[in-house]
Amino acid sequence: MAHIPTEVRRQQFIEAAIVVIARVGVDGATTRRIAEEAHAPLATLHYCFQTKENLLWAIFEQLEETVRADLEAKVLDAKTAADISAELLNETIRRAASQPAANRAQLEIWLWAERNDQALARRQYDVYLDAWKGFLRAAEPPLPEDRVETVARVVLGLVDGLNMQLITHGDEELVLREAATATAMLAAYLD
Amino acid sequence: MAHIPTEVRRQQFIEAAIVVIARVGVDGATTRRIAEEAHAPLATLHYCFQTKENLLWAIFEQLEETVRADLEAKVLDAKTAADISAELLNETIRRAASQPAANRAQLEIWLWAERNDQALARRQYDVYLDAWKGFLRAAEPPLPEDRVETVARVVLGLVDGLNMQLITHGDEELVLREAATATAMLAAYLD
Amino acid sequence: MAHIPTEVRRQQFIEAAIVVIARVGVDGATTRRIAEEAHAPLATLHYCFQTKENLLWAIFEQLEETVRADLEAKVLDAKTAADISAELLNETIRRAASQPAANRAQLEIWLWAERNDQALARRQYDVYLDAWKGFLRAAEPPLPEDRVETVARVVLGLVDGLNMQLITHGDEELVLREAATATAMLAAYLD
Amino acid sequence: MAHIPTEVRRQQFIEAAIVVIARVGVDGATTRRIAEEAHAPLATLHYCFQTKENLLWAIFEQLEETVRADLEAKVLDAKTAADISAELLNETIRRAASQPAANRAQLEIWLWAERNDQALARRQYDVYLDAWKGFLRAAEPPLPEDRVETVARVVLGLVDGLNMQLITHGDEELVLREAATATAMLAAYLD
DNA sequence: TATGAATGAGCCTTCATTCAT
DNA sequence: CATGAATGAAGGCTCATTCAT
Repeated sequence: MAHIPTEVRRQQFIEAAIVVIARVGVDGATTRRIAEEAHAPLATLHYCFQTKENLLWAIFEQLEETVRADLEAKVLDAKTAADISAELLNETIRRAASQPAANRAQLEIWLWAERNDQALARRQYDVYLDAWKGFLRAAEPPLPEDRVETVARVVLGLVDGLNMQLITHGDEELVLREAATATAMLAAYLD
Repeated sequence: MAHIPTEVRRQQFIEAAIVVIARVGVDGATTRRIAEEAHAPLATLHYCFQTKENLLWAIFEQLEETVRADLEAKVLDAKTAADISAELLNETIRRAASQPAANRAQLEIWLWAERNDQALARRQYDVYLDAWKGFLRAAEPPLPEDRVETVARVVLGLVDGLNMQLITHGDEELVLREAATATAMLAAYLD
Repeated sequence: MAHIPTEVRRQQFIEAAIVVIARVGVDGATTRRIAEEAHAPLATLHYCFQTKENLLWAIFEQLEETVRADLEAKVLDAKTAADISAELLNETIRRAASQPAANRAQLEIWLWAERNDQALARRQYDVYLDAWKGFLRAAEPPLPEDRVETVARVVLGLVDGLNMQLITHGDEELVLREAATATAMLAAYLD
Repeated sequence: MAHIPTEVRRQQFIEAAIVVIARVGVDGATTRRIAEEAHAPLATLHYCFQTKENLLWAIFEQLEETVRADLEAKVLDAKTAADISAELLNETIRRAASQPAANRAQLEIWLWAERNDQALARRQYDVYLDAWKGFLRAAEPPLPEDRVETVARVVLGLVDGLNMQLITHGDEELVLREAATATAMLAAYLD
């Protein structure tokens, strides 16, 4: 067998697992199926992660990390809070649509995490929320702090809801149109 | 022992299954656990539903039916589209918060259905969407038809997203506050 | 419900069971399937026979009884032992070919009986053997008694073996041709 | 525990299964019982064969293979067709009598196979028939080809029929005596 | 280190049978 | 008498995990 660094192996399993989970859910994603998707022996999966739960948390963290990195790398040209919200909304939907497996897997795993370690699941939610709030605080003219929190939450809720519609219909255009409507609402409200 | 009409028995199993699914998910809800929760022998569950899948679809339909019945029974005093939207948003959140098990189970089952019969899952989504559109069409002054669709979708998305926050935090007050913010957005937009 | 005499009901179940057993074997013939084939409620089957075992023995006896009745009703024109054997051989094959379900069910049930009550299974075998010997004893010129037994056994073995070929191939013509060959052997031997 | 090559393990299960099937039939031979007879955990059986059906076909093939190997290894001293038939008949009966479990299991499995894949069951029958015909063709003086087929079939039928008597009575001597009678018939016929 | 082999626990389902009406 | 309802026992199979090499 070609020697493959463990870290690379882990990554392969994570990616395979995301694909499988998107297809058959967290519980349907048996270690066998994941190993098969990764073209690796079953025992190797346990050699790398010990337990399925470990693998799931690794996926959970990786998905979170990826989104966070994306968010942090983002430089917004937009200035008003409405523009910022609009840009975040649109980009998030586009991102989700371009990576359907990861998108769906994230929902499945979030639900699983919510059942197995509620605190961690909330923490993940807060990571996004905090990033969102950070962007809104950079708005010009500035948004009063007491509105930053609530606007961020509503926008995040909107993202999740539209994402579910994306999962259901897979129709990116339709959802982007709704995002535009939502954006208009935000603009009307924030002005 | 006690002879009970099959229909009653079925209902008992459905209710037990909702509780179990809310706790451990669709796959974690084994027929054994469901039967135990229903204080009934395992074989009786299969006597009533034959397969676990049948039971799940029965739950799926029942949850849909319940929501639909509630919607149809609703008489709105509100007149403007913004008022209507606000009322629907608030009541839906309140409803979800007052029946956390059913609320969560519905999300789990929806995800399961989405994997097992996409068409049916979409149909369910459309049932809600249609009801929503029906309410909006009764608005005074009337909402242009081309906006009914998109507003309904955005509001529905908002409901789903806020519902996820409700599931995550279980904090009804918080979510209702966000619903109020969302309502204000709608009002600003629709005026 | 139309009142049906128990004896008639029993007969319906027996006939249904023969059909089902021929199709799926003794163990595959569940009481449910048999009841369904008989267009009767499952509980009625147990009302008539108490247990599945009882039903099987009833079938066993009925099949034996039918064959015995046929044998007893038979009047042979043939005179020599060879002619008698030939006639018995041919008629038995024809009979088996004309009632494939009963024929096959009899083999299945014989095997089952052989496992569950060897003595009874042997007794059945002896019933046929005795009938066969009776016919051979009527031969003219008479067959020495010490050859009656062995000829009867060989012919009976021949019947069983050819019957298995009939079950395998379902080709009556082919098997009848072999029966003719076997008949020629007997004739050559007995002369 | 002890690491054993899978092929060896498979063989152990096959042998255990033959014993169990001979005792309780194909359907009575549950995977649990077979595993117990093989002194192995149930899961190991499924690790080796995946399904019970696979195991049954493996047994089917193995029994066929064993018989075929025996037949192919056979060197007949006999010269006339009658002698050849006699030798085959006797040896087959002796073989069956010396391995009662395998003999009975083969009948049970043949019946099962006949229900589950008729074509395969027939093929097995033909394997024996062809071997038989091969031997008869080596007879000296040669048997006309048109009689090879029919004689082979009749002898094979005789074998099956006598085998059933062996299963019923377990009396090897008795059956061998009948084989002798049958042999005499063949001799009388073929001369 | 990697991985084929092995397994205890548990899942869904079905069966013959009995109960209650 | 007749039957829908109910069930303990068991069956085939799969799973995450561990063992042995």
